[in-house]
Amino acid sequence: MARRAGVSRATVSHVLNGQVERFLPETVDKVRQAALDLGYVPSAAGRALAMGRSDFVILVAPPTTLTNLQDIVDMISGDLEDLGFTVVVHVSRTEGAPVASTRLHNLVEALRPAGLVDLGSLSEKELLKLQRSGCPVISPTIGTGGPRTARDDLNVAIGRIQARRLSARGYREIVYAFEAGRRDATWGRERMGGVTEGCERRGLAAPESFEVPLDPRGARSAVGALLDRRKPPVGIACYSDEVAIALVFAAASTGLRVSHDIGIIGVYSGPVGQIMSPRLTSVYVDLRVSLGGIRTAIADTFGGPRPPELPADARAMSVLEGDTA
Amino acid sequence: MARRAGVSRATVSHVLNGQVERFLPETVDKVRQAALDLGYVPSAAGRALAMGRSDFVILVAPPTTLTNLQDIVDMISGDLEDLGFTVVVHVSRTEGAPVASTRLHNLVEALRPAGLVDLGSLSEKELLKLQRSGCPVISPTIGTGGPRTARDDLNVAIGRIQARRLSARGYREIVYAFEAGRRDATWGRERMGGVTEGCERRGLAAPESFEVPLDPRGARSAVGALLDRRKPPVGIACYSDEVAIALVFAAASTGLRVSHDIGIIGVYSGPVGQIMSPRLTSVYVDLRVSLGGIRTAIADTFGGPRPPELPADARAMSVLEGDTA
DNA sequence: TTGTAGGCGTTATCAA
DNA sequence: TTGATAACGCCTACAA
Repeated sequence: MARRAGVSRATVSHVLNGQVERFLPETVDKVRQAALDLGYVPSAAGRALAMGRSDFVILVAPPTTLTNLQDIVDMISGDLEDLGFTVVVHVSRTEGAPVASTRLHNLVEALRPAGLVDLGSLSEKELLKLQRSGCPVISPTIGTGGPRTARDDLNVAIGRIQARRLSARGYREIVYAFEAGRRDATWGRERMGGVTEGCERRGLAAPESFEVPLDPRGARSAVGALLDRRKPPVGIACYSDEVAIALVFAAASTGLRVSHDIGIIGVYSGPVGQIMSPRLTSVYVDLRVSLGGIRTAIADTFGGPRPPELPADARAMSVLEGDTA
Repeated sequence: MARRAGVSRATVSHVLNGQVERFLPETVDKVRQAALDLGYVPSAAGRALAMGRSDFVILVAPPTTLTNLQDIVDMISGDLEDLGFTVVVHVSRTEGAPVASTRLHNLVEALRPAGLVDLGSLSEKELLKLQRSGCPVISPTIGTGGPRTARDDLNVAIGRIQARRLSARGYREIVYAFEAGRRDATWGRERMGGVTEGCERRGLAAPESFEVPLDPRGARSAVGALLDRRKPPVGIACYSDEVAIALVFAAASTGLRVSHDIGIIGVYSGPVGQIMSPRLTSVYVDLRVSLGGIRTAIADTFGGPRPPELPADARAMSVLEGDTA
């Protein structure tokens, strides 16, 4: 485009960027008309090149099954798009590997994004490295101003709540259940760490951990093996609702009385645990609240309006009181 | 970067773009080493500007709960990255809205991607519009060469299989269950269409449809309402495993004998249906097979190696034989 | 086998 | 109030 309007390229640039006041209305019209005629869309590439930075924001999705990735993306890209950014999602390939994801680094180098939003799956080291590439990084870790501590880590808190619930329901022996073969699953360590912390605080032994295959037979033998070493009642904090559900039915089919002999608590990951019978006891994480920090950080970083205040009593997470613990 | 290797920028460009043969191995090494040292990644902006097209490929994720989005992205971006492309994911915001997503169009305009891979959530009209933006579009619809027909639509096939199974198990009355409030959920119409087709083929009445809330009370009253109009046995094809599970427990708690009075079949969306008791009957979709078409299309479009041949007997989908239908 | 030069669309700077 | 002009980083003829 450009000289089609009979003006210089610079003028076009100015007009299209809202510097409308400083020009003759006539000129402005000419430019706008020409742009319309030509179906002209400013090139992101050109802009990025000139500015050294693009209008893209990378949203890094954790390599774990996030049933509500949709909602998360919606919420965040809503905020960001209002500010004129375009959100692209990067889903990490490697799970649990502490090693840096080359893919992500390439993406950052290539795209020179205006920013990067991490949902919590990146290590501090990674984040720093990314930051050194020159793009603002927003993450639960950094958003709170300091290094991640047990206090503000959502996943540690999940574990703590599990421990608290189990203990409150009278289980003195607490163990932790991973999904089979995925001890290194995203946030697994943190969650179990939270359980350990919760146990210590109450003078209980640190939880032993074991693995639960997501099939009936495997789950049954996991339960069997567990009860060879422990005797009921025992409380099980689970990595996920899936693991918890596997245990519930495995225990029942073994003749154990769920909630009496064995207490089971999951981490909410969809409605299934709440519609089955027995209803699963689980930890529910409220998206709006738990994403609040990130949204605020976005506002702080990019200068948009702050997200709506949450009611003071809004808790990031709560226990869904079911029949299993 | 550039002269760090003691060569000119052009040389760098050439080497990094694979024009390896024309240079001294020594030079090539020098360049590569320097690139590695510097952690140099060519700027997408510069490249896009010069070429008029970037190296990004947009993967459009459907606005539906895809538990295995990870795996899908892995598989596809694996193919694509081997060819030197970078995959970014776009998750659609609007569900069921036939209206074009302006977000996606912006993204395409801004990124000028090398291509766009649709997983099946875009309408033909959309796809054409996108194509007109000048970027190759790969989608189940287009990949097969023609407009989408009942024959090759995965979701219609899912419905057909549900109908077949229910009919084979002796249910003469078949109904379709949507998730409450989400009749327009992605692929809902197609799946129910498949059921309808399957019914017609067998001389059964077209399925009535109803909605099932994903909570125990709501599901119970949905079942109640259904049985006010129909009398057992009735077979229910469900939009998802979640819906199916809600129905299973609702029916059981109403005193109905699942599989005897009421047959229920879902669509696999995670292991939960298979670890609970009763084990859910469901339609399993094999990622490798069902993504085969797209991967082949990718190879055709971008010239990479074709994906590994699948065993001849590989079926895109199969019935997981559970206890509920 | 290598380097030079021009251009891609935008923005910033500075001159008219 | 406007309009040249020079980057930005990369690619591709073409020249050396």
